[in-house]
This record gives sequence, C-alpha cells and structure tokens, in this order.
Amino acid sequence: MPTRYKGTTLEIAALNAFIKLNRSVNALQARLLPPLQKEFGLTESQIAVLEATFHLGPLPQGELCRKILRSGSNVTTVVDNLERDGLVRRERDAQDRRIQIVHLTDAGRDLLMRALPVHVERITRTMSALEPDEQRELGRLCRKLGTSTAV
Amino acid sequence: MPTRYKGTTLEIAALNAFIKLNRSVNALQARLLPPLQKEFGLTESQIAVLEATFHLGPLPQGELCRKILRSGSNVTTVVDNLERDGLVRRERDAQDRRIQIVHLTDAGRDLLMRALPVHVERITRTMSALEPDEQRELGRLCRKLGTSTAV
DNA sequence: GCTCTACATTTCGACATCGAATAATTGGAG
DNA sequence: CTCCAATTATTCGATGTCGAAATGTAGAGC
Repeated sequence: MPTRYKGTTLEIAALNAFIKLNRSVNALQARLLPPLQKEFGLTESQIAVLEATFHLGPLPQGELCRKILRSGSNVTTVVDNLERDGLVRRERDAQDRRIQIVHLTDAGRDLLMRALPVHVERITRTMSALEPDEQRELGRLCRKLGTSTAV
Repeated sequence: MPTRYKGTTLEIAALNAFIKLNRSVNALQARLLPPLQKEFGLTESQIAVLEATFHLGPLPQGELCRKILRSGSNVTTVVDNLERDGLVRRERDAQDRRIQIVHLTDAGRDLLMRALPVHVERITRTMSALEPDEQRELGRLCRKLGTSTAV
C-alpha cells in the first residue's frame, strides 16, 4: 500500500517509513502468534505475563501493567484467563490488601519452559532476515523513534 | 524491558531488535490513536477503510481485506460499525450477488477530509524524530524484514 | 435443470484492548 | 477517631481481532 496521500515531500517520506514499520510488525506477528496459539494455547499478552512473573518473581498487578505496557483493566482480563487455566495465581498482599500479587504456578512455569525456547527460536529465525549489524541499526532507529518526546 | 532470556548471542541480538521494534510501534500508536478517537471518533481500522475507499473507489469487501491486511470476519465488523455511523454504505454487486461493495458516503468523505490531514501531520511530526535518511533506512530494514519469506 | 464445488460474506465464541465508572482499602488531616 | 483523598483493582460497554462454522450465491459438469 504505497502512500497515495497528496502531501508534502516531508509527509510522503514520513508516511512511507511509518507504513513500512507497521507492516513489518504485522508480518512478524502473523508469523509468530498463530504457532504460539496452536502449540501452547498462549496469546502474546499471556506469554508476556508469564515471562514477567518468571523473570521478576511474583508481581503486583500494577507492576505488571507497567511491564507489559497495557491498561489496568486489560491486565485484569489477561490475568483472569491465566488464572482460570491454572497458570498463575492471585494473592492479596498482606500489608496492603488493595494489591493483588500475581504468582506463577508450577503449571505456568512448566508451560513457559516449553514454550519460550521455541518462541525465541522462531523470533531469532525470523529476525535473521537481517544481518546482525542491520538488527542493531533497526534497534537504534526504533529506540530513537520510540523514546522521542517530540510532540 | 531488556531481554532477560538466557540464550545464545544470536538470540539476544535478535530479541533486542525485536523488542525495540515492537515498542516503537506501541509508542507510535499510543501517541496517534487516542487523538484520532477523541477528535474524530475514528479507530485505526476505520480510518484505514475510509482511506482505502477514498483512494481506490468503491471496493468489494474481499479487496478491503487484502488492502488493510485483516481477516474477512474482522472487515465485516469494522464495516458494520462504519455503516451504522453513516460513513460507508454497502451495495450488493449486480453481477455477483455474493459480493458486497463498500462505498464511501458524503459524510464519510467529509469526515476523512477533516481527519486525514490532521492525522498525517501528526504522523509526520512524530516520525520527524528521525532524520530523512534515517527514515529511509528504517523503511528499508522494515521492508526487508517484513517481506522475507525465511521460515 | 440439478448437483456439486468454490467462493464471499456473515455469524459465533473467544480473547485483547481501552476509558470511564465503581468498589475496596489505605493513610493522612483534623 | 472520623472523614476524605489517593491508590489499586474490577466491572462495564465498546471496538478490534481471529478462526471455524454457517449461509448464500455462482458456475461447471452432467
């Protein structure tokens, strides 16, 4: 979908980069998420929660929000589904009873241990379309773009 | 969220680029979509449909699927909502009555004409965190990554 | 003309996602 | 001690998103 918008040269250039950026992420997700779902029954958000609690230990839901960059109401939903499937467990914080601490269960850990290597391997294989220095450069550009506070 | 995964050097490099790529798109959407919603009541998918029918003329829903890279059932939903809001109109193809052709209404065109320049301007401003040659390089890398058929 | 297959769309059920409103709890001001 | 403001999580209603199943139509072959 090349840009058809009739704008300035500056706009055309920005839109082209923008569109390619979005498309590439689309393409990556199309390649990575269906297998994750079929083989392990996990969605992107779910594996993100499992990973976070695995690497960082039991976490208050609020922390989880910040880690996976999603809204509070969303994290409630995702944790609901994981809890229903027995992959995590909620525990009220003893000091502050407003806080729900999300623990990884043994089943959750087992599933993650099986799913993560496969997933990472697939990511690596897909990203290997770029040379190592290209990956670095892509990372640099994305980081510059994402962290810019330009309004 | 720097990678905590204990993998090979190759995996670490791929994951780092992958994460930064995803985050940058996240950040862009966080900056662009809320204003589009607040000011014009449009979602990303909705403006994509309006744009496609504006630039390409009335389109069969199947075409729309391919243009905006979404599933058929999804396009049905999005077009439902746009039709309810009077921004597009469905017409059965006279030759092949299986086909629904999506037409932009006057209201849809008016809204798009108001929303698109503002949206594009915001994209341009956000993307201007990168120099023109950086935008080109980002585009090139994303294109290479997205179109690679590497399994 | 009938039937079978292919195709376009819709429906359905599930999950993700958000923002706004609500509920529960805490901790501080008086 | 009581009340209020802030914080944490949940609920609610809307949209997007998918895949699988169902529906409706077309067109080919007989």
